[in-house]
Amino acid sequence: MTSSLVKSNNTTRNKLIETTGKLLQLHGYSGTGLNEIIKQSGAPKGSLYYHFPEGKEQLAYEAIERTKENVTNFIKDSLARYDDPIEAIQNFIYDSAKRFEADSYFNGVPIANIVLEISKTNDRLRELCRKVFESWHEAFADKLKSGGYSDEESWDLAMTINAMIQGAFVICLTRQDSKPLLVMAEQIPVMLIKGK
Amino acid sequence: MTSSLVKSNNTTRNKLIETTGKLLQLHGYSGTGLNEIIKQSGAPKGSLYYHFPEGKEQLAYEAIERTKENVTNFIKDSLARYDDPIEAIQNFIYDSAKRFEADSYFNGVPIANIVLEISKTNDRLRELCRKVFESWHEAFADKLKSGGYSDEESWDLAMTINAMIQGAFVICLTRQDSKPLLVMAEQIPVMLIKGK
DNA sequence: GTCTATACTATGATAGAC
DNA sequence: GTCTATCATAGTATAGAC
Repeated sequence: MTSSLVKSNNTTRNKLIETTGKLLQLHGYSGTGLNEIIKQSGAPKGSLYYHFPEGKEQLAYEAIERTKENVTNFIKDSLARYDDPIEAIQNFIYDSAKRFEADSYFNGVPIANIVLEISKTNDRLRELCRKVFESWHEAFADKLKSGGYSDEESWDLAMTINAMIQGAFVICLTRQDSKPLLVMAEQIPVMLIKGK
Repeated sequence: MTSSLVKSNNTTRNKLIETTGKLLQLHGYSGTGLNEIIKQSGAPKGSLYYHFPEGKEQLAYEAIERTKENVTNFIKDSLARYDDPIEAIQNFIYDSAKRFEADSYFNGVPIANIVLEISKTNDRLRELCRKVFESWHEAFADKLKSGGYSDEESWDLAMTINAMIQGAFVICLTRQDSKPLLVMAEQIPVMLIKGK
């Protein structure tokens, strides 16, 4: 819908979207105030409703779209580093664990934190979050297919992996360590062995 | 800390805790207002700060404690219905999927919705949520141990199952169907086969 | 594109009567 | 134990000047 990839880098609009994404990930939808977005983005105070006439919901919508692109690309790039799906996915989880420990960007779970809160009250955002999960799911499924798994196997296994990782992130955040992700990584070979 | 099991059934205090638990599950911490809690609980308007002098945080704290008891008991009861851990856990997930489809009580993911939002801003509540996950984890681990899995295997597998189920719930809520849980259930035997 | 000022509503919380 | 009235603050959103 928006041409965010064309020419909007480093603009006020762009900073607002990025800041909103980070704050949503940290504090959820209700917990993220427009005042705080303006403060932390350093954006001019008067420009928010100029760039986002529909207000908070539009801002959140575009922030979620941005997160979708970023995370999907991160997954695809990481998976591309190994031919074997088992190695690739295992390595992706180790990468994620490393990021969780080191990078404050990964403090907070991206989409889950939003969708859990708004799933019953905002269908437009919920539907967008559904597409985000679908996009991640597809990235895992494609990798599995390329490794020789059938379409159906790939769909089921990718769904499982997606759920495992997200659940692990929730528990990591709660415990404040990356152990759950490391445990998941070790389960991957058990799950992905062919010819049960 | 509180003697909620002794004599507080059907009192105003009790209704406030129950309503708060449901609303937290639906709308998160920031999204749940004290006014709405009072309205939906039908509790007398003036009694909130009498029963909960520390306000919203205390109310949330006790609601989380209540959820911990309820869900842990639900898990244990369900797992007790089959001797074999594989059957028991698989059946538990099918039960959860059925509840998800039918019972509005399971609309919303209990603890995850809170902890994702407050993990960086409220250590007291975060720590309590950690104990809740630990309690669920323990229920699964005990079942696995009773089926002959080693302590270490049981710990890892229970962690994985706990994460899978929670991730699946997040995706179920987003998609508004129980398919992800059904997929998880079918993965359980693959994961739990001994002698990899 | 950005500014200030402001409207309106909701929030969590407290005080004092009953 | 519960009531009403009220507080200060923060929330989203709008209008009009520049």
